[in-house]
Amino acid sequence: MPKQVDHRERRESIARALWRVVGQRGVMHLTVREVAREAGFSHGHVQHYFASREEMLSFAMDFASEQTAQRVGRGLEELGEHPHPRDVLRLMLIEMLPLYADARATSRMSAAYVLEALHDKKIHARARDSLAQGRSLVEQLVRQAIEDGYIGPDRDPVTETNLLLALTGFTTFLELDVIEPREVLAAVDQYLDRLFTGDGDGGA
Amino acid sequence: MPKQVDHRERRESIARALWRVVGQRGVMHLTVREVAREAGFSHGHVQHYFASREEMLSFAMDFASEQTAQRVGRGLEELGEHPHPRDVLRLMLIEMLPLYADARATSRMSAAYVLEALHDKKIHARARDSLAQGRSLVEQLVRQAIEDGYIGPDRDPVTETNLLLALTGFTTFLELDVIEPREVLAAVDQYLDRLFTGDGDGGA
DNA sequence: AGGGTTATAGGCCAGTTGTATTATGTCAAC
DNA sequence: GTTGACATAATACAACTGGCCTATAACCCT
Repeated sequence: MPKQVDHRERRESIARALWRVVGQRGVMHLTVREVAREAGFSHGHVQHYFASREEMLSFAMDFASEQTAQRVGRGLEELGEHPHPRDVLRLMLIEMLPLYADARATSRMSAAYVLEALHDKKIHARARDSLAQGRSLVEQLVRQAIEDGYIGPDRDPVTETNLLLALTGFTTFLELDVIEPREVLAAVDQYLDRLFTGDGDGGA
Repeated sequence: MPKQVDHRERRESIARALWRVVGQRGVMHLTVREVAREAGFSHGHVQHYFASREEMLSFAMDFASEQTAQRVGRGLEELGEHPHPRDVLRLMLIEMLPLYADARATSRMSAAYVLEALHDKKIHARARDSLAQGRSLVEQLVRQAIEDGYIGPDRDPVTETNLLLALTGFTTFLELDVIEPREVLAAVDQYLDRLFTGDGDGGA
């Protein structure tokens, strides 16, 4: 079974083209032909890699979540072996916000994802699972940080997790140029400063 | 010039149908015909009230912002003459979140609005202005609250305003059923509790 | 009562959509 | 070199799109 082309790679390049279309032309112009044009293929070619438009969409959405996770993963490696939980949370938040090209592309795709999830049960389930998983990761991090004395013991881990994630709400303001990236970073840092009052190794 | 039908009202009813289509069928199925069907009119009829699909969209979007503002306005009246700034901010935040039917409809329309703004300059400008105006309103409120001693004088009004608005990021988590309305309210209240440390009339 | 205006519905069109099908090119194994 | 699987492109097609135009009905004003 000779494979001259890496299917996965080809699908990813089509997915990236799809992101570009979403960001530059809008969800309404998200057609197979438009994506093919953006990717530089014939539309028949795209069909060879995706059985249907729906499948193409699904893949592009999942790929966006995946890429965001990977960016966070790479960032974590740079933080070294025992990173401060504050830095970990900061990294996660910043990678989820549309602050630079890569993050902007996946962020926009995520926004479209959520909008589609409103009426599509399958997409809703997948988006929900993905987001819930991310949320529980953050909650675990917060719990550990409390236990380790980085965060005050009076803080409720569930509420603090939710508040942290809510900060992704900066997305809208960034996209519409209402709040500058500089201000967003200042706000996030300010918030984290207030959350992390302890200096770790609490009481031990 | 005899008008047998209230044009404004008819346009609003079409706009509401459009909201329903966005929420129930998705942005991709947002067609003149689909909106007409949802509203119970012929597509020719819709064209009689909107010169183009674009105009219909614009109206529906503006109408959504308008309705949100009106809900806030009505809520403010219920708060009486000299409401606590904490209650005012709480009201604004809650009316912007998809916590109940009306707010959900306008919130979804807003989400579509932002997504469209990414590639449409006109929409971007209008959405930006609308959001910036809301933001400056909140900032004014925060500044006054600091001056009046409701909020600690060590807080930066710009950053605090931005953080407050970022809490609209709960939208995504609510829509995907990752965080319960109860938890969102708890988080918002917790946040406001921490913001409003003073008891007003500070030092006067 | 009649003339003019609007409300409403429906049909038409050229263009676009997603999908299915077909044709041609390309490579590996026998 | 022939065969078969795959890559790529092109075309065909029914459904649907937004915009335009027309027909009928309802209504207001004089």
